[in-house]
Amino acid sequence: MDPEKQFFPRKLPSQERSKDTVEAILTAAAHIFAELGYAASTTNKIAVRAGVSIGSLYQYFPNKDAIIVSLTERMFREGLKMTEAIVKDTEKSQATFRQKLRRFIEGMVALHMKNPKLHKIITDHAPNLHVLSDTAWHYEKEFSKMFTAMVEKEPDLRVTNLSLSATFVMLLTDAICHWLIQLSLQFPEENKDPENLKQRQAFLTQIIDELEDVLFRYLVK
Amino acid sequence: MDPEKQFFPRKLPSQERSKDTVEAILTAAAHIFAELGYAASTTNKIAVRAGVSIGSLYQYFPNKDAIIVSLTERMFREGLKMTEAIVKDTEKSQATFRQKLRRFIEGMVALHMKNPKLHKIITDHAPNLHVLSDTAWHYEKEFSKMFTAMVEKEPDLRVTNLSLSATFVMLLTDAICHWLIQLSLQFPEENKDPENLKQRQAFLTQIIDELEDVLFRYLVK
DNA sequence: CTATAATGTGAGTAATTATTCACATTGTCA
DNA sequence: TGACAATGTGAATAATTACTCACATTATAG
Repeated sequence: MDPEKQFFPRKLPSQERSKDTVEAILTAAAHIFAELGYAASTTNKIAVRAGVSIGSLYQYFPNKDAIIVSLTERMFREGLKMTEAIVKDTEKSQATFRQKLRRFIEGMVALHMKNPKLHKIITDHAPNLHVLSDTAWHYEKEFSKMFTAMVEKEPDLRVTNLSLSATFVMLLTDAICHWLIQLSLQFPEENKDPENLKQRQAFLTQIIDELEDVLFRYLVK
Repeated sequence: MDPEKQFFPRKLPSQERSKDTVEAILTAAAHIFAELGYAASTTNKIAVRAGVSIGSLYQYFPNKDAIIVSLTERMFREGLKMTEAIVKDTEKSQATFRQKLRRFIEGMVALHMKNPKLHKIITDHAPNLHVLSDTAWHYEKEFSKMFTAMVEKEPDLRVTNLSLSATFVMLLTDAICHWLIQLSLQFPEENKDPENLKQRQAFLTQIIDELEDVLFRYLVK
């Protein structure tokens, strides 16, 4: 088989019911991956969870990798949409640069926290999936564009290589988000004790404050 | 089997030849993991590469995870040693804070670049290996101590929560290092063209400069 | 209505891999 | 030196998992 093809869907669904099938497979895969991790997830388990026969799964996906590639592309698209929304939103408002930055960070954290387990599995595996490098490259470029648009008119800007700065901001924000995910998985919300929840929120705010400091002082004079 | 035990060596080697065996297994595993990735590496391949029978391997390691756990602990120890050396070294010298910081970053980058592929595999898998959380926690604490020692007497210090700052510095530095690793694997040195090497070095310097900026402005007034 | 294309099924097969265990070799120590 | 412990061996087995294919069902177009 063409080694490049092995990571992509075998055929695209045309009828409604087959679209449902593919959707069910992806949804089930997201759950199974999040529950069991990538290694322990099997195509058979995914098919069972999706309420679909294993044969159907192989009609659309040649293997497990192709499934996580689809999920990853989907995640990239969602991330881009959300970033776009945040940047558009801050553009319209009369927010200060610091406030814009704050909203941006909060949006990123929220995006990462949406489905921490799956997000973690995907970001762990994406770099190993060579076929995704184009997608990732495209995503980074788009992100860089939006970030530049948000930042370039700022009068007190200190950094000059905005493309590099965009990369740094993304990398640093990602790192903190992944650390937060790691913590949230290590210490899951075991109860709904309001005191506990308050503490968690306070901690999260502290971390976001700190990151805001890092980025703000990095970017402006 | 006690589920906690399954990640640790079954027995420790006492005679010289068995120490050699364990050493050969770990060395071979490091190579195999780096060449094939974790998923594609098998205990049999590791045993063959080590020039040791598969039975011997299972005398000391109950499974593949136990091997990567050993390698990870080893990497943690090396990292700690190197950090210690750097901090000790900067303490003696009359370097400015910025110079100390610079040496620290350069040391970290060098540490990560030592065996990029293996390093990447280990840092990808370590978070999934729950048994390592104690080791990681211990490492973080030690790192934090050393960082605090290096930083606390600085008169212009801006940050006050030094423990949190230490975590941030480690996370941010790690993030940039992992990105550099990713790049170095994506664009391997295909030739020894001195022009090419010069460009790579210049790029690396640019990144280190940028990270130095980020951390310096974060830490001091 | 009917021919045919699209989709769905899941038992069965092939391939891979982890792991054991009965036995061989080597070291240690009294 | 001999007895016992430590270590080494690898064919054989067990378990897992990916993936196929012959056939059934459902949709669609003419």
